[in-house]
Amino acid sequence: MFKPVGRSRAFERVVEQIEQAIYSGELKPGDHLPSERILVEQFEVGRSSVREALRILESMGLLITTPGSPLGPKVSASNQAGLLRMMSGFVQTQGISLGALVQYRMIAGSAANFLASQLRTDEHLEAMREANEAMRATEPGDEDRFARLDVQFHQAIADASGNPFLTLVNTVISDLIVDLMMSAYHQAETEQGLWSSFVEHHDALIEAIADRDGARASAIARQTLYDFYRDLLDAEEQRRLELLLIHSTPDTNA
Amino acid sequence: MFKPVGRSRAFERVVEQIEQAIYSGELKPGDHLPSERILVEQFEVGRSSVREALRILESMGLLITTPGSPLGPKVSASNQAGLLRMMSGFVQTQGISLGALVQYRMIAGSAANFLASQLRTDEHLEAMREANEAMRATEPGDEDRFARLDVQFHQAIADASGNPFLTLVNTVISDLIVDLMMSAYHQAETEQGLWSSFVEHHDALIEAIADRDGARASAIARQTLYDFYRDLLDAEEQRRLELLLIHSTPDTNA
DNA sequence: ACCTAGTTACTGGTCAGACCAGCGACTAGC
DNA sequence: GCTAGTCGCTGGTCTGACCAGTAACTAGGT
Repeated sequence: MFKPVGRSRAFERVVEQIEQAIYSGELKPGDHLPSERILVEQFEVGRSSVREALRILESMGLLITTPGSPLGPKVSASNQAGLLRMMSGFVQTQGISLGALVQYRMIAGSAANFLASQLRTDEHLEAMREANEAMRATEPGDEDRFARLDVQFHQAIADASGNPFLTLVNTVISDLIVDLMMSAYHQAETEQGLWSSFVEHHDALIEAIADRDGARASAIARQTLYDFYRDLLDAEEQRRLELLLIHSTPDTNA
Repeated sequence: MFKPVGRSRAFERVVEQIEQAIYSGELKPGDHLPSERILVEQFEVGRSSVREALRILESMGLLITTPGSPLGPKVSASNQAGLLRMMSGFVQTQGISLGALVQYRMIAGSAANFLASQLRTDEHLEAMREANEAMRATEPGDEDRFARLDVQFHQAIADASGNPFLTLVNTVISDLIVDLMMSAYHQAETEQGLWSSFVEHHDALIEAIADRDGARASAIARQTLYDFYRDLLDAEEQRRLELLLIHSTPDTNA
């Protein structure tokens, strides 16, 4: 009949109000909150409560605090970093394997490619081509630039897919994978042959998307990921990825 | 050459150490941290720093603090709640639509069903049947029980899929969707006809999984979700979902 | 008039100390 | 042996203080 009312702590009520102000759009990214001491007056709580609230919001990626600045805490544009951090924690505590993550990325990536192939405009296509050409022209050794352009390329596809949530998850997952195998990835990245293979895969993908060939576009995502990671996985995990290679490619079944 | 060293704050170093202890398994779920005052001595920082650190870890779902208890903060078993909260924030700030979420769920759900159909054991199958039969036997009005069993059913499928990450994301997404349309969902849940339609869909799904018919299992997920949500979406969003209905169902193409 | 250098009033980060309410174990009284 | 009160802890909160920065303002020199 009655629900338990559960003691609420002062800082929780502060978090709630600020959170609400951000989610409702009352506070937009780039805006600044008043300084801690002023918030103390407005909320009528002690400074420690305000600070604990700000720490929580900061750890969620909603705020950025810069010591010394007279502007106060800034509302962040994106809380992706916080999300990544929590996901990363989850992956570690739950002992989620690289294989599971790669498998997941095959699923989400192929869906993104499929949707992109169906919903793309010429502008999207142009953005993909542009990023890929820039990658091709990147001089050896400039890993930073290459990686940045790669992100840009995948961002273009994500945009074309029309599903921002898919974009988000794909970004987070690929970061997670990098986290999980930092060293191996770094070694690979410096290899020259890999760069051109990246660019070539992108070429094929762009072509499939240009042709609005959804089956081919999604198959490329799965196959590329499989080829790239298979050597890092044991036989059982490989088998699980292979299940997805056959799956959902109508025309290869013909 | 040199990387910027970036000022670190006391509470951040505290968070880092405790986080590490948890991720490394040194602290297992259910364990208790020393009390705040003792942590103050061990870390050699002020109590506010320790408290801010604990607040962050708590908001990440890694700790649970219970006032008054002489045991100290408890290490939590699962931080799913924190994850859900952050995702929920993301969905709201980015203005992600219901259509995008449903589309995503169609993707992830169909993949889960497909994998489950390929990797299931008889035990998995039995767990699904058991949950579904219990749902069928639930007396009208007991929404709580029905909802709980539904979760259990989907959990069984998730287990069979063999991908814990897929499980996690599916859970979070379905919670997100519920969040986003609390009222509409609640109305629907009370309707009697819907209950039996749930059970029937599950019947069909179990059958497909039992037959190891991946295409049918994944198609059921997409079709069910589409049927359930289509009326809540506008024409453009519906069209985007329909793209997925055709996609990746080899045998319906025959 | 302009530019530079120092001052100043803020910011967040940290600490110490105090008080409260609540939980749990121990203890004195029935 | 059981109950009821006490006591020592817990986390939650507030206050007041100090520090190291930042940035704007101001006084000096040109």
